[in-house]
Amino acid sequence: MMGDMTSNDAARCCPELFGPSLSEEDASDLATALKALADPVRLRLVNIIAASGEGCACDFPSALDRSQPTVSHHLSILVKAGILGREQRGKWAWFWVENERLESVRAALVMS
Amino acid sequence: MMGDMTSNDAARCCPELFGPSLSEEDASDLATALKALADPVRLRLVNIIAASGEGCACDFPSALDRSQPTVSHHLSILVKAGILGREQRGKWAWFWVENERLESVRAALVMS
DNA sequence: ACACACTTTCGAAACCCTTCGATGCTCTTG
DNA sequence: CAAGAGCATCGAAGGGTTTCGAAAGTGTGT
Repeated sequence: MMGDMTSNDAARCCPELFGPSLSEEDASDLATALKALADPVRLRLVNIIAASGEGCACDFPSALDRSQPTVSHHLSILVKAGILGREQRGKWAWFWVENERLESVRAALVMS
Repeated sequence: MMGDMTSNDAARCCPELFGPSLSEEDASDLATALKALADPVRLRLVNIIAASGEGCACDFPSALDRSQPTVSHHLSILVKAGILGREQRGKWAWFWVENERLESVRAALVMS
């Protein structure tokens, strides 16, 4: 089976290998948050909501040109990821940006 | 079919709607960059490379516990997204983090 | 030039994601 | 309390992603 290429040969190309600071688990957590943001519709949702401070779900389908179930799906992903907060005000559902969470994602992106 | 919910009723829940500042196109661009980062394997790749300044492809399969073709695939996604730079040094391929690009992604995340 | 080592590309399987219509739930209003 | 508006969930279609083994470049050294 071709003798694995990553073995500890005497002739390694690199002197040694850095101490990894991002565990597989931490990487998964950060990836989840980034994945929630890595969609055009969800980015515009966050942007629209951030621009007004708050946003009512009733306005998003027309603003994003997506069906109501689709918007609801994206909103739930952002809420589950902790990026948006949600509150039911009578008949309507209101959303806001959880700035702390967004800030922590930005901070995690500084690795150098 | 339930009469569309997003129509311009007299009884809107929101006074008016904010001027959107993130176009559909800009959102797509940013989403592409975020999507490149939104994967645990790719995040760890970037982290490992950032920690040493540079990294040789030969060391990643064992460090990430992924097959060599899989690592190559992820590397190419990061390079195409502009997040990693690549140079062939003789037999080996070396990679580094394009800090400017990473910084621009971070900056784009500030919307509030 | 030939053999070898490193890396990418190809082909395929399993899985996840976006999107919508239809349906169900919850809260307000008459 | 009944009717209706706002929103979430379900089920399904279509497309994309992650992953690997196998095979095809690409560069080094003998």
